[in-house]
Amino acid sequence: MSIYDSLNGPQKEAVLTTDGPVLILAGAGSGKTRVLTHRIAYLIEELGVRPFNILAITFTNKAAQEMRERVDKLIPDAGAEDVWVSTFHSMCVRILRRYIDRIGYETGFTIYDQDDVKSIVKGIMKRLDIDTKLVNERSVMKVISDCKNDLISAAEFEKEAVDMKEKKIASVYREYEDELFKNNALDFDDLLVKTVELFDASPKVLEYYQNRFRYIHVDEYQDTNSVQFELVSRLAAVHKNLCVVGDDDQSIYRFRGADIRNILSFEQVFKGAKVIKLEQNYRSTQGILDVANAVISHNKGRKSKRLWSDRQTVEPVRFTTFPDQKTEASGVITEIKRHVDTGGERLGDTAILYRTNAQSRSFEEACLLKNIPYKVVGGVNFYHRAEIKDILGYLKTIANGRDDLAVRRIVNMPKRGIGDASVEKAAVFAAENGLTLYEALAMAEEIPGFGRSAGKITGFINQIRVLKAKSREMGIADLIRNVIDDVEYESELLKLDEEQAESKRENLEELINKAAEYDQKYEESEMLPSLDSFLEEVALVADIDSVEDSENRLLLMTLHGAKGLEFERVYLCGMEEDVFPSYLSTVSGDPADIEEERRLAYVGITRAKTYLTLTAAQTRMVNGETQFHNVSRFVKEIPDGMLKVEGERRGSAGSPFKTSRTGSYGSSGSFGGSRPGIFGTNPGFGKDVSNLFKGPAAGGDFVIDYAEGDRVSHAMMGQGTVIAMDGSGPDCTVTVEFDTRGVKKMKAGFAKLKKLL
DNA sequence: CTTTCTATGCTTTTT
DNA sequence: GCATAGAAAG
Repeated sequence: MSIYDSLNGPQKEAVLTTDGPVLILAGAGSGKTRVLTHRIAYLIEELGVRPFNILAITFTNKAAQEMRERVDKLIPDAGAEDVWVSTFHSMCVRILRRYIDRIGYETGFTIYDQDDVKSIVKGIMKRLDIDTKLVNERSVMKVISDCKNDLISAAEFEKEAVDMKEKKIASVYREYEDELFKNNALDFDDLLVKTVELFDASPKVLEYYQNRFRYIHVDEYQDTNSVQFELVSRLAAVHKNLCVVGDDDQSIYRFRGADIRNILSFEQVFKGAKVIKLEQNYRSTQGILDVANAVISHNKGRKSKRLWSDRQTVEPVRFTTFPDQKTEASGVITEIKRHVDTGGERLGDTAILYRTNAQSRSFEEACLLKNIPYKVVGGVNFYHRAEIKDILGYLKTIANGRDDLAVRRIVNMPKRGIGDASVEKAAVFAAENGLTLYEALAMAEEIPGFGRSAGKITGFINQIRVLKAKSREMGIADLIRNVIDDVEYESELLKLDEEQAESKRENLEELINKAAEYDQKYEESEMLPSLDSFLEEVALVADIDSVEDSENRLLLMTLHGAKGLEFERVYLCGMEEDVFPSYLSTVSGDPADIEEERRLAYVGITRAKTYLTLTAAQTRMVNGETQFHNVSRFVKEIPDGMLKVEGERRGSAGSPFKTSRTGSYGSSGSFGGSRPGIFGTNPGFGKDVSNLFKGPAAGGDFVIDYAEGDRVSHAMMGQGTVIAMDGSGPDCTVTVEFDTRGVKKMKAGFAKLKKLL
């Protein structure tokens, strides 16, 4: 009896096919993690491959850790801890820390997070005098990030820039690259880009890793982007033992540059690739899978597959409507409480999933009201919270004063009377003399022109020096306590209202706990833990990484956060048009956006093992105004017999939710139709609907000012040329050949095309 | 230099 | 509805 006997046919084949490129199309819940762990075990145990010759790339640190543990359990004492299991990002950091000097950076580079990037971009736009009302920094950041994910350099982008706006963005991009290089800093995308650059610049380094990683595994392959593809192709070029696992139906990171073509064209790119499909689902009941299949079948261009399960349906999938988001939340929480109190269910086996983080709030409030312990995953990442970043800023400055952004952040936090003017003066001096900001501040006494600030700056520098000395004789947890005490951080908290201050104190306490855990790892070796490596670890953690299975709390998270997880009982909430699918995806006019939303729905549905409930609210507060929503098209795509509809009956006289079908979403025939309990598809009821109604008739002042052959621009798709127009008015079907996204057809009323002169 | 007031714009989704 | 940014006042 071997450990491989428990695998089904295709799973076994996937484990045993070790040489050459392999694509494992693994449907949701089909045991892909099992396959990967068994495959790695097989390589080590049966084929005698040395563990450090194996690479496995996962999507999150949590998944990496779990995989390592599971392999170790399968084959104890086989050295499984030497297998490289990590995310793309941490793998790249590891490589770059060793070799980035080959491309001109120092190996002690700092990693900038989104906030850092934002303040850099902001500074540059101010310097270049670019009006942020014309181009906001968020969209500039997006363009830069998109470029990097497609390996488009600043110079290349500049060459391609056509209009004023793009030229301006190009100049920001160029400045941005210069500044990061000058600061010896990399942003998140750079971690991947620079690794590719390194490989191209230094064949020796590439060769080393090619030889080292004889067997390469990539999980969640459907969500890889171009850089990641380039990275993987280079690494696998010699041994060609590349095993990728993914599911095109679960690709949900297109907005981040993920290219579904990576998985769809794998067989063409890697010649002779073996394709193995895993279609038996071991997670969900057949009833849940039927619903998942029904929804996802509305997407085009997918690899054909149909998940099945031999788990019998315990309870049909339910759909419940509520008057508003508050009753939705309390209704769901009450029901969960009942299942725990009288049904003997574990709270930790239930999850509430929603489209946007903002939706967590009403559920949190309901939990507090009913005394349900919960954990919100995501939202503002723990390490991105202001108070945490403040303390980390101190730690970075203590570790080395090289990170100017960190110094800027803390120099007047808490308030020390060192204002922007003084900091700018020091920054100019630093730039002129090739110093870091910290070094310049340390010389404040010798630089004329600081006036009264000089003494305050010296006070700050001395505080850092004292802490620096302390850092050499205590662990990180103690150091953090000292930072908080010495700089009197508490004085900042006292300015806030008690509730906020308390939550910040709790966060700081949690940071100390995390540091203490880290300290403990070093205790056995009787070494002081390195501040640098602590900061490094902290820079790359995702929120999901910190979820402990043992905690037994109700989990609240976005659909994106739920990827790769499973729960006995799942509530998929906010199933409303313009919430899910999101407003932006419905107005963009790009059908691919809706398809991505639908895949997200598929991911959500397939998280449930036994019980699944979909809920919707008829009205919801969005941006401070009450909006009326129709039931999500994804609910309507589920055939009548598969769904148990609950909640208030609509359609009674006087109700604004009369069942009335207007087919406002185009090809009306495909939408489920009216059935009791589902409010109609007519968007034109109640107040505040004017801004919800995106249909062609909105406003009545619709004008098309472009014609065939004209250059136009689209909010999401960029620029293109109109190649055909069919019909007139808002219903006119416009065919546009976009410069970067190919030919698309869209309704003029939806597309909001702008004519370019 | 800091605090307070007012305007604005904003929400997808995240390693 | 809230958080943030910038202006105005202290």
